[in-house]
Amino acid sequence: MTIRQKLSMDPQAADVRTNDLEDLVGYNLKRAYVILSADFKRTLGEDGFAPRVFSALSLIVQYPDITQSELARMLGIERSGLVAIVDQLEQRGFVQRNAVPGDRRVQALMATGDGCAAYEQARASVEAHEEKLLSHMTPRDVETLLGLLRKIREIEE
Amino acid sequence: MTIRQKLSMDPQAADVRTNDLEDLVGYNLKRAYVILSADFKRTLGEDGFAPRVFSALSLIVQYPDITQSELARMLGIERSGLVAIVDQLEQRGFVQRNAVPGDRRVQALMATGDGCAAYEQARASVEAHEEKLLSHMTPRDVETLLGLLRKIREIEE
DNA sequence: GATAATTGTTTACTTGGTTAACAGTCTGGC
DNA sequence: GCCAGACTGTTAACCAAGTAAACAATTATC
Repeated sequence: MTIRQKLSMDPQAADVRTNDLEDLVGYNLKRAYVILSADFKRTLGEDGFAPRVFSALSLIVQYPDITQSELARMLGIERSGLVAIVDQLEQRGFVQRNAVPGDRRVQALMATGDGCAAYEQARASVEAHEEKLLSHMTPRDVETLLGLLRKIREIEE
Repeated sequence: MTIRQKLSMDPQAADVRTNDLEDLVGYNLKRAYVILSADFKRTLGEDGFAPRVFSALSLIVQYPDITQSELARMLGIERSGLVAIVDQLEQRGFVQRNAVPGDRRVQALMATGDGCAAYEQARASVEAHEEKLLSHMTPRDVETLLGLLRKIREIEE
């Protein structure tokens, strides 16, 4: 078998989906996430929110006066990593840091009116992006997928 | 409602799984992937392969003489990003770059005997890590999940 | 033969995280 | 009341994993 014949086991061919990696959940999660994430960024555009910023704003809107520690825990990231995100949202006028009576270490995060409006708009865009991107799947499939992903996430608790 | 009463809508409470983010596929994919990835790294340990290196070795073993461009395409990454990965595998004696007769630009990647052995060991570890991590899910659930993730990945083609 | 495309590499850069350390603050046990 | 330990948000440094651009060499196409 020459080198050219070996390459005729063309890794780009249709049954490329039979290698070991195709049976690994982690690998497939990563590849699927890359697709969703790239389209998210494309949809929201340059001036829009990065996924992690959108997530943070989402929770700040839904949990008024959430603290940074709580938010970091909910998002599954380190507190230090949240600083730049909150700075960004604060600088854009979407979030304010408020002192908390009774505990001078803590700041409560509150979305501004502009922040809520921006969030609603972004949320609609994000939902539309997912709906369109996944339109080749049935709503039932999407629900099943979410359920299974949540099942994985039970490990977090 | 005081600030303390607001915070009694405890974001850490059991029904935290009802916010907007919980219905987004992208967000859940990311969170699930972080879990799988962290456990992968824990399982293979410091001297083991990072997920992306494991993935590359996997395909090199299964597609002997694959070129770097083909490999990059299959993994969904840029050619330049693959150089460091292949360098690492080559340096550890797991992979060799071979000239291809007839096309002097191309190098065919071939796993060495050591590389194949290391891969088989790692593959077994990876499979065991997933089996254990996902043991709270039925095999059918895992199969369904893989199917749905593959459905998402159809977008890639 | 000229031009466009491809290959693998190098370099610079970006993004999204983690870690460690810190000052300030709070908590709980003695 | 005191104090050690824990917590808060921040800063700076670092890391991993990727992308983009440029390039020399090579191949493909007209």
